[in-house]
Formats: sequence, structure tokens, C-alpha cells
Amino acid sequence: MVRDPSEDSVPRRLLSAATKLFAQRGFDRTSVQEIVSAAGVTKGAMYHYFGSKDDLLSEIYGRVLRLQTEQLEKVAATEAPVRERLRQAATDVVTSTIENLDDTTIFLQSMHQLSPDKQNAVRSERRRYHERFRSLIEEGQREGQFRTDKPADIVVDFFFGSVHHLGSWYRSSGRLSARQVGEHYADLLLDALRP
Amino acid sequence: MVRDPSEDSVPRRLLSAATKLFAQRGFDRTSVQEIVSAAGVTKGAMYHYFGSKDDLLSEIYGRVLRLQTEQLEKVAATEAPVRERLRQAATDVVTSTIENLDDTTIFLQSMHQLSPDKQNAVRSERRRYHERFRSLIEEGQREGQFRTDKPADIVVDFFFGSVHHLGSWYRSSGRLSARQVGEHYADLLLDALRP
Amino acid sequence: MVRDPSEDSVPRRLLSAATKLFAQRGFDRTSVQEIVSAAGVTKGAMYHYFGSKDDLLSEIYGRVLRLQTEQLEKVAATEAPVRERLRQAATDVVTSTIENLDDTTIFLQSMHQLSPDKQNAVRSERRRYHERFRSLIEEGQREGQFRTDKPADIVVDFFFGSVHHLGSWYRSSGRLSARQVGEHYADLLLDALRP
Amino acid sequence: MVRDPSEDSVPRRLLSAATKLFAQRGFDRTSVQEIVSAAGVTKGAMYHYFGSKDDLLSEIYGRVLRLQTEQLEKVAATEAPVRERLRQAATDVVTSTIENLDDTTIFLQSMHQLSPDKQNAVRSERRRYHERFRSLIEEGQREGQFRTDKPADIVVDFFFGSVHHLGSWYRSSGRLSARQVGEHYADLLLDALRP
DNA sequence: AATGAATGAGCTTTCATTCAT
DNA sequence: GATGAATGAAAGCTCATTCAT
Repeated sequence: MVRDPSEDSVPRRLLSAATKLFAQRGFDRTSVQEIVSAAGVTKGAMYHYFGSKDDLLSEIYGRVLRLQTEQLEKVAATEAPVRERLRQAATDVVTSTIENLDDTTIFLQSMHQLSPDKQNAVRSERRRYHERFRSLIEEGQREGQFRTDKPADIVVDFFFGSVHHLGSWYRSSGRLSARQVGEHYADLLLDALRP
Repeated sequence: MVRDPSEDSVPRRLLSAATKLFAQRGFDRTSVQEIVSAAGVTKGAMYHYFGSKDDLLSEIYGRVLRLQTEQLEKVAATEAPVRERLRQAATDVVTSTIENLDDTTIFLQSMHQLSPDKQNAVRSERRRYHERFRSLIEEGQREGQFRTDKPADIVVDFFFGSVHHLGSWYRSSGRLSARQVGEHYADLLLDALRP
Repeated sequence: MVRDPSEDSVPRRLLSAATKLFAQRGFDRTSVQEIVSAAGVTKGAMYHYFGSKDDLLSEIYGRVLRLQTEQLEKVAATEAPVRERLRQAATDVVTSTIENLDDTTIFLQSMHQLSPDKQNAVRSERRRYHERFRSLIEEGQREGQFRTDKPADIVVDFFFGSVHHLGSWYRSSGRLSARQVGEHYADLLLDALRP
Repeated sequence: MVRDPSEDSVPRRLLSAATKLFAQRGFDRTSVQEIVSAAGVTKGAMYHYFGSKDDLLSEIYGRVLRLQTEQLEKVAATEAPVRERLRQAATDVVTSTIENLDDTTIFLQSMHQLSPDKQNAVRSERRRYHERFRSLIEEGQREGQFRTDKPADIVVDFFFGSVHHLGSWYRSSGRLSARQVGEHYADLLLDALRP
């Protein structure tokens, strides 16, 4: 059978429909019926591929978490000076957050609606990510590149608050590109860290 | 009828129970039955005082918004140099956010679950608040106190992201007081704005 | 408001409709919708009075168990010779089983479809009932009234098998009354126990 | 293809898995998916060999019914005195019921969950079996071996109730063997029939 | 002979809200 | 002011069965 290339596989269509709807109306306000209708399949098909509505959400999280973790590991491992590595990491996370704004909006708004153990899995992945980011800051503090009168964990929470908030105001139709916002944010972070 | 002073009025008990529950489990996951049980009244009583479950949420928003707006107006109107006024405003909003962490957590997580018109009302109040804050930054930029290569609205969103995120990590049992966090955050903001 | 005496209370109507339907089609084959339609109310009303479909079943069990336990205690406590007390107890349990044939049919067929803890509650009540019956047989064995070469517990299971089976064959339109069947069964039991 | 002799044919594995599961959880509570998973095949395979889930149940019934009917015919046809033939038939049915306890448990619990026409088929087979058993009793009554003040059909129902009930209490780990229970039950029946 | 994706109808349960009292 | 019985719509999920391959 020939496949229209525009016609994705069923699980992919389900994930994509769910992402859009969860971002628009929230996880709880989106019914399984709405998701499967948007994906053009029936409920049975969805439950054939995903164990539950929660599973859809977890899967969406997983994708973006894995992507960002990968990017961070790659940048952190380069030979560049720590200031440059932190700047790059900060720019990257802002850019990729904006490029996947639906996923990350859902992340922020719906995580606490998952079942406790799925929440823990996501949280610990997230924690590892933050710890990796924090260790960059600590490295710069040890080298005398960054101020030492601010605890690194406070700075991390300060910065990721800003990042998570992007979904509430950034519009792709606005005057700034994802990259421009990323650079502004990285500047603000780096300058706030000047000794 | 004699009133035990510790026994608040019915609407107050309802608001307080709703606040706690919404913060713990989210708006959608909290049933009206749970709220009225926690408040020690019946459903009928709740619908006597509040038109709907949405109304409870709006009311909770309203309280904290009014409080923070008031604080900001007061600080902005003083004669102090703009750097001092911004520092005070930043410290204040962090401190009062932490002191009302339940309310502000709800704010962040549940706003998009309100009916559209209630959402607009809240949003426009919020926007006015942000504009007042932004105008402080712009004043400092005009006076040459703050850098001018960062648009003031980006800085506002950057900072309020950090503030909204407090609910996801701040614990009153941690090593930092609300005031200490406020001062750290204000320092980071002010230093990021150094010319 | 004047009440038509033929119009029972809602919970009573629900129990009665459920009893009839469970007996006819089995617990699993009966939907909540069928029950509430038969009772002339809505699902919401049912869930207002009963926590679950299981609860309806438990309640039906409870009623007939309590009735039969009471009858047995009363007979066992009289001064009559043990043969007479056993004969009366046997006749009674057959008669009341037939008179509540729907309830006891359900008992037999649907007990294993209850949640484990409800099942245990029912089972232990049932066990107490059987133990009381067995102690009557043992008393007769000690007095030399009954044969001693058959363990009392085997006899109890033998007899209650017969009783539980009534629902599969007894029809009120048949040639024997409940009392007549009770007397036949009691005779068979007593004569099987002759030394 | 070489066949591991321990590896039964697919239909046999399906029947055996279904028997175990139906006995454990009941017919309605067992899904086709569970059966095929337990048998290590897929749904398609099951529907290749059996027309429906009901068919599995009918097949299980059929096997045990045919077995017991055969045994009864054999015993009834011997030349032994009627008391001995009845004793043997009673012992046999108890023993074979216990030896196939899963099948007979299902028989008792799930028969009424079959489609009406399959139910009728099973019922009429069962009736023939009971009639053959009853005719033994009537033969003994005519010969003066058994009491005549108890209708034979009542005695048959009395006894088969006991037999059907075996599944609710008999455990192979208990103190009595299948044969011992069979003898106790046969004694109780024969002695209840003493003139 | 066998697979497994997909269907579609049905299930129990939850819940915000109303209203006679 | 307050009760709590009752509604009715919708939710997430299950499952026997079909069918193209």
C-alpha cells in the first residue's frame, strides 16, 4: 500500500493532536474523545498504542526533555571557556523551548496532573538537567569568572523560571526571533553573574 | 449567637479551604464537595455565597493581585532614586509571593482554567501591574541608570518568570527566608541591568 | 407532600430493582443504567445513596445473611432436644432461602464478583453461620443422637450445598410449597445422621 | 517441524488457559486478551479455532458433561444390586467433580452467562443426566430398597446441590482425598434413603 | 494458520449545579 | 441562610470481534 507522506502513523498523529490540544486547553480540559477526533482515529486505536491519557502526556514530556538534555551535554563537554559554554547552553535552552513551545507549555502547566510515580520520573530527569546546568555555574565561580555571593542553585531557579515563563508571553508573530530572545536572556544571565 | 473568634465567617472559610486544596491538587482535580467538606459547610451554602467554582478562583486571584498592585504603587510613588525604588519593588514582589505561596501557585497553574472573560479580567489587571513595573525600568534607562540595549518588556518578562516559578522550588523549611530570596533576586535583576 | 404508599423510597426501589435484575441476568451482565431505569431514577441518584455497584450487592447480601443468622440463633437457643432444634433450623433455612430466592440466588452466583475485602466480610459472616450450625450437629453427636462416623463439617457442607442449589430448580409455581421442601430436606438431613 | 511433546496444540492450550482463568475470576471478568496471553497465542489464532468466547465455555462444559454421563451409563448398566449401583454412581460423580474441579466450578458459576440457546443445550444434557440418576433411585424405591415417602426428584436435587457446592470448599490440600469425600457423600445419600 | 491494528458500543463513575424545603 | 436529594452530561477506559495482510 502506498502511503501519502503527509499521512503520519497513528501514534504520531495522536501525539501531535494531543500536544496541540493540551497546550491550548490544558490536560484536564482536553477529553480523550477530542484527541482521537482530531487525530482522525477512534478511542480503541488510542488505547491500542497508549495505556492511558497520562501516557500521552509522559511521552510528550519525554521527547522535549531528552532533546534538551542532549543539547546541554553536548555544549557542556566542549573545550570552550566556561562563560562561552554557559552562554551557549542558555541560548540553546531558550531557543529550543520556543521552538517547541507547545510541549514546554504543557510541561509547565500539566506536570502536576500526572500520576505520582510518572511525576517523579519526570522530576528526577528535570533535576539532573538542572544539576548539570548548575555545575557549569559552579565551575565559573571556582575559576573566578562569576560572582560567588549568589548561591548557584538560586541562580539556576532564577533563570529557569524565566525560561518556563516563555510560553505565557512569547508569540512567534512578535518582533523578536527565538534566537534573539535567547541571546537577550543569555546576556541577562551572564551579566547578572559578573563578579 | 456567640461566635468563637477562631471561627471565621463561612465565605472566608470557603476561600481558605479552596486556596489550600487548589494549591495542593489543582483547580480541576478539586471537587466542590471536597471544598465544602474541608470548610465544614454544605454545597448549598457555597452556592449561596459564590456563583460558581470559578468565582472562588477569581476571588483568590483578586486578593493577591490587589495586594501586590497596592504595594507596587506605594513604592513607585516615593521620592527615592529609581534604582532604590526598583530594588524595593522587586524585593517586595518576591517576598509577598512567597508569603502567599498558595495563592500565587494557583495563579500560575489554574488561570487558564477560568472562563474566557474572567481570564481576560485577570490578565488585564496583571498587564497593568507589569506595565507599572516596566515604567520603572524605562525611567532608569532614560536616566542612564540602567542599560538600554535590552528592551524593558523583555526584562520584565524575564524577571516575572523567575517570580512565578518560586512556587515550584521554594520551601519555607529551606535555608533561605523569603526576604533573603527577595534580596538575591533583586540583586540579580539590578546587576543584570547595570549599564 | 402526600406519598403514594406504593411508592417506596429511592434507595429501597434501587435495591429491589437491583435484586431482580442481578438474579435474572447476573451481576456483571446488569448495567447500572438498567438498574436505575428499572427503579425510575437517574444514575446520579443511585450514586448519591450507594458508593458503587458493588455496594448494592453487598447490601442485598447483608439483608438475607442477617435474617438467617437471627433465625438460627433464636432456634439454637431454645430448650428443645437437639434433634428438634436441628430439624427446625434446617427447615427454617430452606424456607427462608426459598422465600428470598432472588437474594440467595445472587448470593451464590455473584459473591465472587465483589471486591476482595467485601468478599471477605461476607465470607466470614457466612462462616460464623455455618459454625453455629455445625455446633448443633456436634452437640447431637456428643449426646449420641447422631452418628459419629461422619465429620460434622462435611455434613454441613453437604447440606448447605443442597440449600444453595435451591435457586436452580425451585419454582414457586411447582407442586411443593417452601415449607414442604423444607421438611423434606430436614428429613433427609436428620435421617442421614441417624446413628 | 519438531514438536516438543510438552507443548500442546493451540486449541488445547486455549481451552486449558480459559478453564483456569474462568474458574479463578469468572467468565465475565476474564477478557479474551487474558486468555490468549496465558495460552501464548494471539487473538486471531483464538478466533481461528473458536467462533466466540462463548464457544470456549461451551466446549469446557461439554467435556466434563460427556465424561460424567459416560461414567454413569456404565455403572447403571451393570448387574450389581441397585444400592451398589447408586453408591458407585454417587461416589463417581463426586470423585470426578473434584478431579475436574475447575471445570465444574465454571459450570456452576458461569452457565447462566451463556447465550440462551447454548444454555438450553447444556441444560437438556444436564437434565438427561439427572433423569438417569433419578431412575436409579426410583428403581430402588420400587424394589423396596429405598424409602418411598421422598419424591425421587427432590432427592436428586438435594444430592446434586451438595455435589455442585464442592468447588466452594474442597481444597486438594485438605485432609480428605477425593475418594474419601465421595464415600462420605455416598453414605449420606444412601442412609438418607433408608426406608 | 496466524497476526495485530482498528472498531464501536458499552461500561462505571464523577461532578457542577439546581431547587423544593 | 442553609440543606441535601436529584439531575444530566460527560469522562476515561475496556472489550469482543473483524479484517487486510
